[in-house]
Amino acid sequence: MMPGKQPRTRIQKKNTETILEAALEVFSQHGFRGSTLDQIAKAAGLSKPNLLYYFPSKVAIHRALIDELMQNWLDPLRKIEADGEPVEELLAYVLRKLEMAREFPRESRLFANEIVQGAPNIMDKIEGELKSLVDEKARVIEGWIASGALAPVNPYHLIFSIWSTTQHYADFDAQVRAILQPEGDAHFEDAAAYLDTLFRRMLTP
Amino acid sequence: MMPGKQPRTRIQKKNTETILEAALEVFSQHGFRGSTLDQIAKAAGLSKPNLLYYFPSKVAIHRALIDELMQNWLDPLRKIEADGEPVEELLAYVLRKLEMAREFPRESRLFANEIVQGAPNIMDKIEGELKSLVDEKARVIEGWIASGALAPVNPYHLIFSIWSTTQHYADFDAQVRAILQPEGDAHFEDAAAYLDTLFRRMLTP
DNA sequence: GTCTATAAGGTGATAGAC
DNA sequence: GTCTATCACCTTATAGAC
Repeated sequence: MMPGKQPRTRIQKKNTETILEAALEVFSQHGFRGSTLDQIAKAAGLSKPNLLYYFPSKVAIHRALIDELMQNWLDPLRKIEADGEPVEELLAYVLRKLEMAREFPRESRLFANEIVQGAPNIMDKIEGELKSLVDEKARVIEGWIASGALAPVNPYHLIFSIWSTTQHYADFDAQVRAILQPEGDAHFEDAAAYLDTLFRRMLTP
Repeated sequence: MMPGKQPRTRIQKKNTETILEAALEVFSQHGFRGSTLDQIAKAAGLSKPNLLYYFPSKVAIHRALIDELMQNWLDPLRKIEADGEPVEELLAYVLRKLEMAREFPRESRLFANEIVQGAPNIMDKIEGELKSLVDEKARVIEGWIASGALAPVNPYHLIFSIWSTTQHYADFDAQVRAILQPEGDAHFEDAAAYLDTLFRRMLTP
């Protein structure tokens, strides 16, 4: 009777997922304001009122998507282990982020759309969860530097540069492809090699 | 009688500029679809019909803004001199781009909004002007590498990484400030130092 | 659970007075 | 050149039949 929170039947679960998949496609391409329920309904193969049977409002669909995204978005950063080999831990993080940009470009653009516009819906999560995690990992990095296993570097700007260089291949995909012209996804291999070199030279003591 | 192309009087020129300034503020924050003429009119201190006296339509305002932006956007890249000292030329380019992110964050976000959404209005300029310029500078960089003055590096991905790391401080400003908390613009100094080190280590043979 | 019909409000653009 | 008034359309959301 009132789905949206916890779908009961198989059909409800399936439709909820179909809607979120369609909404991801639309929101990531046009932003929140630029997307309409008509577009999402059409992409989901449902009628507009039926859409609103599963979610109470447009903003509820967007919120569900953002919540789901924030769950997974920080995983690669969480995986950095304080007792690993510093340079390799960070290079593995770079590769994981690049892999996410290739596998989940729509999620990356959904996030980018949100931040570029001032993060109106996720500022609490950024100031809370995200900042805490970054602070924690920054201390790990500082520890590595103190031990001499890592070249001295501002940990926050290091993390920013890892985010920006990797997410660039998802968020600015249209520009990247226009400049590299014919190649399909082949440039991801080159990007991986380039970023490995870039950060290896930066981080090796 | 028909401004928008070439304003004749001083008042027309001033109003046109006021409108573009207001439109930059609004479009860069909300994207094209998310912005309304009401918002722009209010920000410009004009009535909506008066706005449409100076520009024939909403899209015309946006186009004027984008055209103006593309004029200046490529300047820092153009300034790279083939007969300069390679590493210093490129590091100066990094600094110029970072300076632009600090001075013109709204322009950067206007551009980012456009690209993230697939560059619907500027794909021709990206495939034309921008690509040509990047190809040209890529050849310059390859020449430097061949001469041994620069470490071997993929010139295209080098340029992408310079764009992404510098523009990040404008486009993802909300996130950067949330994570670095109290500091105002102070982090730009740290960013400049960090990026100088990052690219110096990458590029020095 | 899903549809048609429609309400209610916003939005781009125009007409016409001043 | 600038305003008030207004049109035509689009968009979110709801009501009610089936």
